Amino acid sequence: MPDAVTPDDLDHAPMGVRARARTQLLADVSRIARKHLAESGAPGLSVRAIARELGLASSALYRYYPSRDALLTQLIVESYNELGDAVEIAEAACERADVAGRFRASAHAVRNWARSNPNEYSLIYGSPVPGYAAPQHTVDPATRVAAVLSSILADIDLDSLSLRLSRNLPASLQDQLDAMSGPLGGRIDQNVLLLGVTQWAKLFGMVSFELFGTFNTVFDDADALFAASLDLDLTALGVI
Amino acid sequence: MPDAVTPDDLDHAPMGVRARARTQLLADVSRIARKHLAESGAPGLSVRAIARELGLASSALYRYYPSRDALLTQLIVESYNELGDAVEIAEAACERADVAGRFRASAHAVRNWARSNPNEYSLIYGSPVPGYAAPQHTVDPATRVAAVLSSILADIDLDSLSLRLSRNLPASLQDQLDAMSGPLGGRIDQNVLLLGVTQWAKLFGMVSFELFGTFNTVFDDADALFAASLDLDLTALGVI
DNA sequence: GAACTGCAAGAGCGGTGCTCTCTTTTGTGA
DNA sequence: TCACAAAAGAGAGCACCGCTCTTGCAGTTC
Repeated sequence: MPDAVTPDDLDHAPMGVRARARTQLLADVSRIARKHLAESGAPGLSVRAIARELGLASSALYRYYPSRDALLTQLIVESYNELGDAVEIAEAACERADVAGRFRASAHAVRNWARSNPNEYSLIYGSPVPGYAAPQHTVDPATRVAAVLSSILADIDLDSLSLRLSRNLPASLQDQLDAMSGPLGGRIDQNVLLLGVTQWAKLFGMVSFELFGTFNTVFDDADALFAASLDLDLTALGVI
Repeated sequence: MPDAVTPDDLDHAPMGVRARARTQLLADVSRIARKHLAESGAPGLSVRAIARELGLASSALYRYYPSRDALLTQLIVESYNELGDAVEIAEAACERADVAGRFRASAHAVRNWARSNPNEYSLIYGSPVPGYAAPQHTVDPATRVAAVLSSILADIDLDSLSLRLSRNLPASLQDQLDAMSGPLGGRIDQNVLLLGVTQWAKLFGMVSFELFGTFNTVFDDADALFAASLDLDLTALGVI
């Protein structure tokens, strides 16, 4: 069964037998690890089981990955990137002027990806593994969804908001919002960004409640609830 | 070191030596398990480690708990109940007429409990354990927070809402909302309940983002953000 | 061709959940 | 009072885990 690394990829670079074998094995490990993650979840991911499936001694895998955590890190990065891809593609398919459509498409992309990849979603948005500290290079992939949402918020005027705080924001919060808005595609009004951040948390709260079972027996089919939640968000933003 | 089960408790019932010892040991196991959970998280909870701390053979503990999962179940129930207690107490301390205050108190109780007991929070609101199915008797404790929030929503009039959907809700969603509203302290208007449910998910989304690290480096101090989020909720509900 | 490096295997360490058997302790009914 | 049953603890053992270390072989490079 062919997979991620095609013969084509392997032929291109002028690699020796050894380098080619290494590339192939890394790809195989990654593929099998993803399969196990999808089937058994992160706690069930076992270096020994992967080695077994590859017909290798478990110790051999430590030539490729320094630890199980390193394997987990790779899966985390891949998951963030898959979700990021899904959201970016869904949002990019919308008319630029259709702010509500872009928002809906992004949110549904998150939910759909999470429902299709529950264990991957759990890995990146569920309980943190107690001893595990996410390496620096997981940060960028992790921000992709927030970046898409921010780019949508950037197209919303303060005037359109139908939900806004009457009082001024505390200075500390203003600073945090400004620091956040800078890097993420241009300045965004603080009130818009505040509303957007809380809606961002709400989006993942809704998905987590649905996936982790909190909605069980109450909202067994969360489609309508999710859609209504988005409508509320868009109403608050004043774009529908 | 005395603990959960006091001598008083043990003296009351007319129990033989054996029954008293059993009660005491169950209490000890529970206490040590909670300690390990708080220190190492759910994945670090080990039957053998508990037995070691008690000076028992690990096999002996299986006279008291059929499996590690059963131990975990007890911790889950206790965690739900602790959180339920915290929220109920905080809410009960407010003036009945002060709907906004009751909402804020409940939400802050959730967040404060979660920050004080991150591993317990992760256990009940984080990734579900792949093979684990929550027994029936975990359901009631799990609904206590939602029950408190519902009791607050029940005191809010449809007229006061400043955020409402323009279109009618789909029939399927109306049915689900009605089914939910019935058992939870009296009928609640569907629009109020819908808004409340999404705010419920948002509350836990905010707390999870803060605790699980998604807000890291962006909102290192989430106090102001959380307060502002609640203000937005209360504004939408029209109670401030 | 020699030297060096990368790689695989196997044994082993300490840990896990859980089961089974054996022995001791305790409670109880005749 | 004493025998018997129930309960409890200990220990060995099974299959698994992450990870390390040593040994030997196979490519790579000079």
